[in-house]
Amino acid sequence: MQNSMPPLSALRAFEATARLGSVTAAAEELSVTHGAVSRQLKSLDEHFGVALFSKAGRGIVLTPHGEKLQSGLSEAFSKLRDSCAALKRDVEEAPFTLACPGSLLARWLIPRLDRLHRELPELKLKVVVSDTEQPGKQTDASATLAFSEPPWPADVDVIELIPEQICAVASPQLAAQLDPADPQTLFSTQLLYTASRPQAWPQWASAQGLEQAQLEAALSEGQGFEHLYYLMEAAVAGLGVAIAPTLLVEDDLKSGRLVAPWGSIETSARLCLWLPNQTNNHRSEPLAKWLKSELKTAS
Amino acid sequence: MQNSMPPLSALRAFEATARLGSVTAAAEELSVTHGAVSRQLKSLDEHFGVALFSKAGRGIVLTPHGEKLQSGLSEAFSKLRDSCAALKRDVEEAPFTLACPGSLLARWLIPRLDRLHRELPELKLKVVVSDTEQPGKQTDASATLAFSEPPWPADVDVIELIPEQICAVASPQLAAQLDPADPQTLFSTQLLYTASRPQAWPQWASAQGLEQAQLEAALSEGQGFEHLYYLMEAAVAGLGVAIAPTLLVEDDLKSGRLVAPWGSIETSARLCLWLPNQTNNHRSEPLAKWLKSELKTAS
DNA sequence: ATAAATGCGTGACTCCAGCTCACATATAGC
DNA sequence: GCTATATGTGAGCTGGAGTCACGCATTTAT
Repeated sequence: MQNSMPPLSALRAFEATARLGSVTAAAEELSVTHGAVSRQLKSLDEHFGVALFSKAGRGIVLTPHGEKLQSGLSEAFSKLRDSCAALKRDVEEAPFTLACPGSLLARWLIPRLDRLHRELPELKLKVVVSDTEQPGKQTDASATLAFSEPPWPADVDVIELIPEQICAVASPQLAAQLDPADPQTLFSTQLLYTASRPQAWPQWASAQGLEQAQLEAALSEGQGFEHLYYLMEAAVAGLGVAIAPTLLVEDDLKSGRLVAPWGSIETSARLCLWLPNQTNNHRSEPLAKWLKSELKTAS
Repeated sequence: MQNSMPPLSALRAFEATARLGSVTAAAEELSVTHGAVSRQLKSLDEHFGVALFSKAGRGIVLTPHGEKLQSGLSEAFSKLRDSCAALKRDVEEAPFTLACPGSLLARWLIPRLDRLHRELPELKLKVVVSDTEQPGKQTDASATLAFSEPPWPADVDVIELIPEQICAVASPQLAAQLDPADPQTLFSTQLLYTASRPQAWPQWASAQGLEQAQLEAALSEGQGFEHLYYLMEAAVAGLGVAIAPTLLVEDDLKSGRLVAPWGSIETSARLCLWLPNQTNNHRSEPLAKWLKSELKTAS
């Protein structure tokens, strides 16, 4: 039974040729040369031990045997195509769920969400707040957007978007008391930070050439917040100098609610798109591309 | 539409795996290793951008998407298999028509036809008298059995079975007047021959070292017959010495109706099986094999 | 008639999809 | 614990399937 099945590619070539009535046309449909199709047809003839086409003028026509085969195959192949198309449609019409930390969601993604929807409508994007520290483990999300540091686990796809930059920000009033040329003046204020990024201040300080001991002393008198939202409000209120990803405070810097006296520094972390399963790449690729271009124009 | 079709072999691997519920079992059915199937499944996952199987214990189960695809594919593939099987059955159940010259048919094939039918029943052999001089041109025959000389046209398959042998035969009474050691004594009798093989006597005479001029003189006084049947009857009746393929007079030699005083000589012709179309080889191959073995045991 | 265009078949060559092999990993049963 | 079963995967090899170029047959245009 099984050994009686000819190569499937030959059957496909036959079906296309029979349907179109031309080797050349079938070759075009299958994106190969007519020679390739011709060989496939010959191999089918040999497999079945009977001619399926005969020459007619400069073209070909089906023999009775060929017609019989065609009538069955065309049905089978159209069912095959339908099944694949149906699955593909199902997959593509399902919403693409992007998980994202609340701070990134609120301060960067949501302002761009409308344009994203308009420019990639076929994604049917839904966004959710990521509920775990491990970006790859979010099983109900198609992808996760997050800042994270290499190395990444081998069993997930991680697309690097841009390096993370962080900056120290303060209200304009407070900044007026600080020296843009001397980061040291920072220590005259209270240090503000989020609990989720304890390494931010040390990284910044080390990049600015500040003493580690002095920083630690200042940090112990500093103030931590649960969420970036509160941190920003505290900074705006002039409670002290906050450390935050530059990407998330750009709007505040532009509007003048906050200033960053000493500029930004780059960290070893990256803004990444995590793809938990190795699959649905063609849906995530346009998203990754969009994110990259969006991040490029913004900077 | 077309570019959305995944590789057919991957679909077949998926269908088998889904049907059997096991990669290993599918691999066995497809006569490949489980690794090969595993890769095909992975490529399908990537094509559709969705997992079609998920791990369950040490085996696998279909995901909802996988089940959906399977339900369509199993139908399509069974239709495909049915179509191919139906065609194959049609071809194999059609009678195999063997064309053959009347003399060969009557004096060699027919006596063996009963055994041939019994030993190759699936051939459903029919025999017809060939109606053309060109063995390959018999369009209504699946194959033609005939003596013929190389070279053969390039567009037909010709299977050589055995070299042709010819011999000069006479009735025992007439042969008593001839000298087995001296072919020359032949010329004391009338030469008998068939119109279809004018070159037989010259070939035989040349092999026996007889003079060409003497032969031609004798031939001009000889007697030609339309068919081998009449030639044989003339020889049996003692009208003269006939020249004929050894294969076709073996029974007469064995029974003593005729004798061949000077033995047989080999000619450049061959008993051949002509296959007009390059197809149905698997049906003609057993026949060719049978013919060869039959010819070997007979000699 | 002659020339050009169209369509199919095929020899020679190339290349990569798909296979095997071997090993890794994970689960089930003892 | 150990063993058997089942799937995943890196490395490497091979033959099937493709391309190219040409030949042949037929149709259409000049």
